Amino acid sequence: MDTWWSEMETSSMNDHNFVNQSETMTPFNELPFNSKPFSTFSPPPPPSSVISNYSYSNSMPAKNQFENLNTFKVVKREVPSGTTINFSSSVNSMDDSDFGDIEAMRFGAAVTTTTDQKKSYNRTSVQAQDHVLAERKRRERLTQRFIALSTLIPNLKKLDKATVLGDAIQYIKQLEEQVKTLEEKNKPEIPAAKRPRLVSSCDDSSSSG
Amino acid sequence: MDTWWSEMETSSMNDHNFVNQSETMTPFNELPFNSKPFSTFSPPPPPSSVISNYSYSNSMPAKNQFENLNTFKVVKREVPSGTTINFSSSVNSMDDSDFGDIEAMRFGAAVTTTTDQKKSYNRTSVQAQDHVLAERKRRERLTQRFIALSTLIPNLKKLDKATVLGDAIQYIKQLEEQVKTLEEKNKPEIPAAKRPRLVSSCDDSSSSG
DNA sequence: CTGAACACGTGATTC
DNA sequence: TGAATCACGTGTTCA
Repeated sequence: MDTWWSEMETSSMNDHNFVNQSETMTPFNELPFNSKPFSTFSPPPPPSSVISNYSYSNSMPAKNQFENLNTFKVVKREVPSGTTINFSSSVNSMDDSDFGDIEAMRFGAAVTTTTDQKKSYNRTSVQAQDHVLAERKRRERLTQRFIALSTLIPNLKKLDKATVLGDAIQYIKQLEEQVKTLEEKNKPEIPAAKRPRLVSSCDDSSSSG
Repeated sequence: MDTWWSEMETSSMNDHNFVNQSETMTPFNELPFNSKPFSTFSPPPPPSSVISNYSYSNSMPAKNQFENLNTFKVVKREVPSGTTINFSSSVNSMDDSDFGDIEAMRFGAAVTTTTDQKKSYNRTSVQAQDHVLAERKRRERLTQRFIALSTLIPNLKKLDKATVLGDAIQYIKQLEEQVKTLEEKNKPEIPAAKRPRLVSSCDDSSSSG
């Protein structure tokens, strides 16, 4: 039982089959995720049927608590009814004129933020959408690791990412010290010159009176 | 020597004094951060002297490797020479008309993304800037924790955040197993219910020998 | 209302 | 080249 996410790693971006890999993890019901932030556990977000072809498995049953704290923001404005914009975007940075850009992008046009001379690279529609998708997947993987890490830490108070990280650091240090102490206690026969030296908390001070 | 970031935690958002707290950490020269991503270590970014009053300690000496992989993006377009916009923004979502909004925001006006009916809350300039600042600080704290965590993990190959997280998980599991094995080997007589709990550093176990 | 935290889309960079 | 990663600013929610 090692690297529980290996199956996710091995399966590349074929499908969204990484959704049901949470079975190998500890059930989230026993997670201590109910204190502060990312624990909202709102019902699966109806992704705004206006556009909503998010390429995101439309019936995703809220994989974990992290999933929808701030559910993904789909453009909610009045599209010309049949536009079927295949492109997600944040609510801002979208003007009515931008839709022209996006529609142009869908045909392979390059996007240059409506102007020129400020950027030195272009990106087509498919590339942009793939970029969004890849980034979303990366974000998700990261969040998953955060959850898995938080399950290992005892006495976890807050569920911040920073706290999870910090407590993991402390826990690792504590475990290392514990291992060191136990190993020293386990082998008292080695004459302290072969010892790998590290910390000398309580190993000697009782030799040869 | 515990929780090396405590001094950062205690010092609230008074100043940007959290910059020079990296002394308490292990020197980054010995960090294994030189393989893939966030290790660029580009020279301290000249933040585009056009605007550049980023409220960010203008002479920041590149605190760590994470700091400037993608150095913060300041608006680089031709401002009307004397605008001194006190507001950072991503390169996109900024049109020439948006500058009017920002200038209005500096006087306490509300920003509604140039239009209406799509957002239900407003935000003044100070609030927006404070939001940006707070988020940046949070991001920085998180990155710092990532660095600190990565220093604890042995044989760390990639320096991804996901890899750091995943290897931390594996390492914690390994350490826990190690502790368990050592404890069993050490004292097979105590039925594991008398064990006090976590670390039992070295207080006794040598008396009446 | 304010501060803290999260997810999101996006530009940039690296290999 | 294309895929992966990162930091950034932003919208949003909650205590």
